[in-house]
Amino acid sequence: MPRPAKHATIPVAFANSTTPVKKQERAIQTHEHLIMAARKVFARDGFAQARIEDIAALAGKTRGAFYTNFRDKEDVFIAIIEDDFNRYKKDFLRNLCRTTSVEEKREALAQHFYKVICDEQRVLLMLEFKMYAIRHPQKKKRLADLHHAICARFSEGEMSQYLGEFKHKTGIEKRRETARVSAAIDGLAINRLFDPESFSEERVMTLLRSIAAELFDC
Amino acid sequence: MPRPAKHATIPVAFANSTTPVKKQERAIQTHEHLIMAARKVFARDGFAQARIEDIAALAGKTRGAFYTNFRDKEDVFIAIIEDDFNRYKKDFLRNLCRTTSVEEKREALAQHFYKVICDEQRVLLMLEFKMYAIRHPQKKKRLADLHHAICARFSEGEMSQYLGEFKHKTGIEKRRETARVSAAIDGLAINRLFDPESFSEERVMTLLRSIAAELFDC
Amino acid sequence: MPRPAKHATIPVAFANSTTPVKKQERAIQTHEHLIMAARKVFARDGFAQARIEDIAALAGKTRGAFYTNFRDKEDVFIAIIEDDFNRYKKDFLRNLCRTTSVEEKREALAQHFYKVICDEQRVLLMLEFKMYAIRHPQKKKRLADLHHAICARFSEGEMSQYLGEFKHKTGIEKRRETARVSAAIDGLAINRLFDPESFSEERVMTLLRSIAAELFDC
Amino acid sequence: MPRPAKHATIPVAFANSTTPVKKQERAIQTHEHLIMAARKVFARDGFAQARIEDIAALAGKTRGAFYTNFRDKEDVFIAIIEDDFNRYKKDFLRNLCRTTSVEEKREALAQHFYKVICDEQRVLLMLEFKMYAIRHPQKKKRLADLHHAICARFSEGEMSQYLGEFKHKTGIEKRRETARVSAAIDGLAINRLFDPESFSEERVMTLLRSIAAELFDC
DNA sequence: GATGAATGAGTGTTCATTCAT
DNA sequence: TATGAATGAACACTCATTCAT
Repeated sequence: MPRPAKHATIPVAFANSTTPVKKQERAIQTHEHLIMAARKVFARDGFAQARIEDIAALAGKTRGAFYTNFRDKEDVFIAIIEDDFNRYKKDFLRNLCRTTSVEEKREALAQHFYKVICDEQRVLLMLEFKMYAIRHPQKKKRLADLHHAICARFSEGEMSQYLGEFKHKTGIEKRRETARVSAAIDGLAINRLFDPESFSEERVMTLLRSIAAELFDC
Repeated sequence: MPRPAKHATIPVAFANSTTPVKKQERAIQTHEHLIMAARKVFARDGFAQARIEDIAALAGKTRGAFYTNFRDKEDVFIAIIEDDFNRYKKDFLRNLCRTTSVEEKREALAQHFYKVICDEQRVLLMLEFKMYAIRHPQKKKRLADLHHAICARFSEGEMSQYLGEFKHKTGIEKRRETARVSAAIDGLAINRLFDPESFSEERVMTLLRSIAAELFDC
Repeated sequence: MPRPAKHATIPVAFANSTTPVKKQERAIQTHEHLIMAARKVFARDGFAQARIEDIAALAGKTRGAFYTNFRDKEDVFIAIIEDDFNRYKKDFLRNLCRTTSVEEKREALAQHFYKVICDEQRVLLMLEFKMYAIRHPQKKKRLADLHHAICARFSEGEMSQYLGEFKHKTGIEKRRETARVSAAIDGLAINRLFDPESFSEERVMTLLRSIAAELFDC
Repeated sequence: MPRPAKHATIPVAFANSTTPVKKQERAIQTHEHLIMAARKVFARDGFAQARIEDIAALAGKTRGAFYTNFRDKEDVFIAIIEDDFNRYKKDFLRNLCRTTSVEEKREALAQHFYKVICDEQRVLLMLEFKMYAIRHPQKKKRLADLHHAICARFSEGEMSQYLGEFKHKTGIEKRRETARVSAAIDGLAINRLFDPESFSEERVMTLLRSIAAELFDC
């Protein structure tokens, strides 16, 4: 016995809103706290094992607050990945925008990758997301869009601008390289968690530099 | 997955059995069918989402048969990964044992990796396992042992024998290289499923050859 | 995150069944107890307010037993109405089959209706069902079939045989009369519960006799 | 429906109101819109399934407005039935007050009943109410009063005045006849919704005329 | 008076696991 | 060894109701 369905909405202040600001602010905070809590819980337990109650409790709220902010479990999950991806883009741009020479860019990129790899939550969430996407093909437009955005991040959009000679490649080449980098990063990230002893910081940086290098060379 | 627990047993024929051979055979078959079914279901749904009933049904049995053969969900899961790892070793040895030159070895290794990457079930199961191991550190000896065996597969044991010059490296170097190869393979495998268009057979083989090459060069 | 769906099955003994009889018997008993409990609870609380837990508890079982026997709440509900309708038919046939004269038939019919009206559970369940059917048009074949069977009970099927001169009417006339009788019975039944003081046994019987009479006169 | 509880209040203008008339008007409008919406939703979904949110939304308001106007779900529900009953009385009086002969009265009454039966919302609400009253005996004075008023509508109060010879009957006879008419009307109303094909306008009018006739004959 | 974020109890349903047969 | 009825804990999600603004 189901029911229609509302849409999860991020509370936004409107100029002509009759509701005072205080309330809005608290609502936004709640939303953020829930997202943060969800990140932690999803990373820790995996999507399927994560409990809404744990998420709510970690945010200092009740289950009801969760459902005021999100349609369902999948809704937050995707919201988190979208969030992460946006953060990824910002980080990337911040790290790369001031570089000029190829050497600088390569080093900045390697550093960027290193930070990505060392963010255990981000790593686990991204893998969880990829497994999820693989197992739920074209489930929904939102999922598909995010899927595409991740695959195309270096071929389309702003990030491409900062990759130096890379930008002269054809679209198909860029996408291929993006995928290769993804593969290298994901593999490193998960195996570093699986077998930490085999991945010293130095070794990881070496590998990342060579991965970054290939983005400019060919 | 709480509750006391018996021990998972592989059906064995008893002397006083009325129809010894038949019974044993059927029991072994049931066991195998269940393992095969479990592989499929775990790969398809993930560990947490997999239902015992689906596994049993896919094997043409009922839940009861499952619990006759395995202690619990985790038990089959690890059994499957152990199985897969054994199969991996066999495949590896079969593929490498007849090679002599470094070139041959490199090519054989690349081919071996290619087969590994293309076995979608194996890929998903191995990732599932690594995520599981990361999330359940030292949960049990059996898990830890398997964890170690996988990390050390090229440094200890038979496989090391067939890797040519690689075998002259120090233990720590071998383990590092093993981890690097794992990372490369895992990353390729999952991203190939996530974004198939970006990984043509040719491209994957190229990448695998260079991965294999590094095992011998340095 | 839903799931396929099993079908509620009434346990049936098969000749070649390997399962001993004892178990089957208990299963059938459980099923019956659940149905009986569900009747009581649905009649008492209404479909929407009825709790699966109450039904299970009243049958001396747990919720799990309920879901072993029925797909969901609606499943039992319809099963009960089907049951009731079958019982109605049996009662009707038992009450009418030995009558010969029109007077006998009329009296037997009035007595039959009286019993129907006085079965408070049956009354509340039938009203609940009609409201449900009205609110969920063509929801499912099973519901529609039952709906039709109830509307056509005197026009098609065995019952028509025992209604004397009534059987010479055209199909459309029979259906109309069936509907008129339903209306009279339902109205009497619910208002007798709503305002018991206004419906003495005598008065109800008088009304029922005149309702029954009209089935033969025109 | 637990919790302490305030009293449902019909919005009234206060002397010190800044924009007295407007505010009062809007408040009254809101109240009416909510009642109308509630009628629709209760009729559509039934009392138990009706959602406050749906009611509020249908009235173009939010849940808060609902609770400003009504104590709880049951409060609106009874308010609606009271409303309906008052409307019923008005309709009845309007339809009957100008009649003089018994024939006129009979025809007017049949017409009145016909309108009642054809108001699907009214029909479903009244049945819902009767089921509710049956299931919650003496729950509260308000419910009991309404219950009684409905049962006694032709025996006590204004309506009795217009029923010609009927008014000479004893109180107990009047109440009995009222109940009989209720039964006939309710039964017709619900079964017409359940099996519309069997109740043409003509047929329904014929039945209603004979029901009305009996109110005067005996 | 109205908003809507938040509460928290409630409940349908699922599913790993047990156990009598 | 295998069955499948039954258990019972777990959980996602709903919704009446409250309350600060």
